[in-house]
Amino acid sequence: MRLSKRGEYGLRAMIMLAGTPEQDASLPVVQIKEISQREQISAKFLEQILLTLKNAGLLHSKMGIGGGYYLAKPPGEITLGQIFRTLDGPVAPIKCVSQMAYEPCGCPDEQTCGLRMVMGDVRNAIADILDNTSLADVVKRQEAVHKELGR
Amino acid sequence: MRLSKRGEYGLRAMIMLAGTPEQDASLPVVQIKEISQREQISAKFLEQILLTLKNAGLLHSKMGIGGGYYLAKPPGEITLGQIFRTLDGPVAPIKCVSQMAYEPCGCPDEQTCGLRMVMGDVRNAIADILDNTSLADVVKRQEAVHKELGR
DNA sequence: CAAAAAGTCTACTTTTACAATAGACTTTAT
DNA sequence: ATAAAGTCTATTGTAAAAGTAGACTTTTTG
Repeated sequence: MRLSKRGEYGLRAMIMLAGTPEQDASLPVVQIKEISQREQISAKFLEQILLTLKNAGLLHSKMGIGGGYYLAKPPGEITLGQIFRTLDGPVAPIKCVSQMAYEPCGCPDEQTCGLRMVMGDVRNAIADILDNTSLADVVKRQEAVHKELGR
Repeated sequence: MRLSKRGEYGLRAMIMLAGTPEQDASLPVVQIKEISQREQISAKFLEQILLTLKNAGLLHSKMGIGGGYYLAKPPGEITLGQIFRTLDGPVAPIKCVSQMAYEPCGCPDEQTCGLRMVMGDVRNAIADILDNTSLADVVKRQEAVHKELGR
């Protein structure tokens, strides 16, 4: 039940972008290199990840000098579920309960398969969290902890 | 976020054992071969899985003619969480929120890491389901569906 | 006691998915 | 024109998962 490194790095990068304040009233454009340094991620690997996210429409980018990445939408409109699915695929622990990519698993009778019922619950519980948490929610929560710690 | 085949097969086998009625007032001892046929699982692979479950104290076995496997405890006292962890390891999607096998992940500051907070929630949601669902619960639910379908 | 029917144990092989690296290419600002 | 950024695709390395093999032990029963 593991989040892949791609997923981990991508989510961290997106959260970082969401938490980066706008510079002098313009978009907060951040370079791969900076993200990779701040988050301790191989720049080359991160490159791929951000590209995937861009092609999925979650990031925009600007080429050339002064370029970099920025969120395609306000942080409140990007959910962790979107990011996760883009990088790691379906949330479901087993294909036969996947909304995105259903496939029968090998059980004798799907309709009465107890494992399937439970894994359906698990899928829903995970999707509930991921699809109802936006980048803005995450940043808010981080800021709350910062305040609590008096920083 | 995938359940492995080991996990899937092991859980299915345990559910099957829990749902097998006792024969003439004695324990329902079932052979590997029968489980593998009923559940469509390679007998050799299943062998390993059941052995692991046995060594974890969740199954007992009887060697020789008329032998086989049976649950080490009543179905109400075995949770899916125990089975899952035995076969697939920690429930947590990321090591830094694991109760079983904590390890720092690479984020700059764990205490204020937004991803960690959310993944902690995910871990808890999954563990909540798996640790509070016993084999007896699963069997009950299967029977309810059977009744619903009029079989 | 011998043979057959079960589980036990460990090692090996194959396959697949993940993680990471490399390098040539495109776009944009100055 | 050049340098600084992102783009794209191919390749490699590695580890975990899935599956296979085979020799061994225990138990029953004829």
